[in-house]
Amino acid sequence: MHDGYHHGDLRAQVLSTAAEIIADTGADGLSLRELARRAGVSHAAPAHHFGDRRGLFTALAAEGFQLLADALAPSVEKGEFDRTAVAYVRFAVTHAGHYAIMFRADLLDQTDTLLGEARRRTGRLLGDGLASLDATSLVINRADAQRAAWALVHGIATLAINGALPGTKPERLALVAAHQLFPPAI
Amino acid sequence: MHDGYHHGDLRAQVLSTAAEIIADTGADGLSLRELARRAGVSHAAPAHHFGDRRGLFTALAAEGFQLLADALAPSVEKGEFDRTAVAYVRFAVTHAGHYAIMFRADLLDQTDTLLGEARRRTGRLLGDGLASLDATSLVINRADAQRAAWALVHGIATLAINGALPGTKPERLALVAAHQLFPPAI
DNA sequence: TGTACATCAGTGAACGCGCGTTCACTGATGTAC
DNA sequence: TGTACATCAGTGAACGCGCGTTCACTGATGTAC
Repeated sequence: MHDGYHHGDLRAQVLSTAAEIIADTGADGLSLRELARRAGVSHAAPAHHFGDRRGLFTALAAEGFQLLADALAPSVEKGEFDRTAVAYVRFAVTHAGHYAIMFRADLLDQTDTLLGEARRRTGRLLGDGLASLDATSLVINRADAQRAAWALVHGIATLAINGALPGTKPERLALVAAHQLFPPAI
Repeated sequence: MHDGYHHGDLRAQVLSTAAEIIADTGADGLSLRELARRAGVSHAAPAHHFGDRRGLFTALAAEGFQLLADALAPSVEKGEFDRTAVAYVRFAVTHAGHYAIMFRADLLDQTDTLLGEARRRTGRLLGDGLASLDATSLVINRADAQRAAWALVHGIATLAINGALPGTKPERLALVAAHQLFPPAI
């Protein structure tokens, strides 16, 4: 594959390097030239795979939604909300680069079909996970409960990524916070 | 004050314009030249007040922490956690520009005394607000409950700012979510 | 009341830099015949 | 088995742009005497 001229798997490497850079310096700190430099390739090479900056972000976000859906699926199928919360936070923390751009509408090509499909798959799983909640634990209506649940895991993830929760394992916090928000029926 | 040469209150105007731009385009989208352009002043003028980019962000963050503390104080004094949650989210949503940089350690001068003081004042208020929670409503330990509460309001605020909660008033969601997380004693 | 002078707040030209994108090109591979 | 040729994936030079910062300057104000 790798012959000194052709890279072999530049597309995959560019994606993973981009995720690293974004996790380190934020989406706005990513430059295509820096990316090419780290991949050991001329600065114009990535354009062959992604077109432009937006195309790169879109491909990365699509990959992110697929990975997130994969991470959520097992616990959602079992109807274990607390473990879904943990899986969500774990994904965000371990894929901070992906997570940072997945909800950045301004950076993504909204017409991309791969992105759309991956996003819908994730949305379906999150909906199913929340639908399995025991109604007796709800003090508020279901729609608000779903929004609150998402805000809680999103908040834990972003605070953890920003280093605002020192000395706390975000996954453990996700577990206990899920229990506080939706106490399991006794 | 304003004589055509001297601006009069450039410092205050630069701060409020910066908050606007950041709310629109994010902290990384802010350029000092754009800022000066909007203030109708030469691009080198702001440097007289803030030194450099970091100095500007630091001043803005200090102002943000003061405003946040002012917003939290009344309900904290009354020990009304749910209203503190509402006040927090209201501040973040209405001061999205400030909020976007207040926890961005990479952009701020950590040695600035004004910033330090304002931040400590806010921290004290948040601590007091959470300390007033009824222990009987807690399924988990107090430290985790505090982190969960912060994550919840932070999550609601950031999702709302990013337009991820269409058709939902973030302040109302903060109120009901606070009730779900910490059910008031009956 | 006048004047010298320090200080503050703004101007505008200049600098060097890294960026995204475009473009003609070249090297390697796969396929048709 | 060979050869022509299309296609894919990379190179490297060039472009124009906006940026942050520096610098010598100038206009307005406040203060000492």
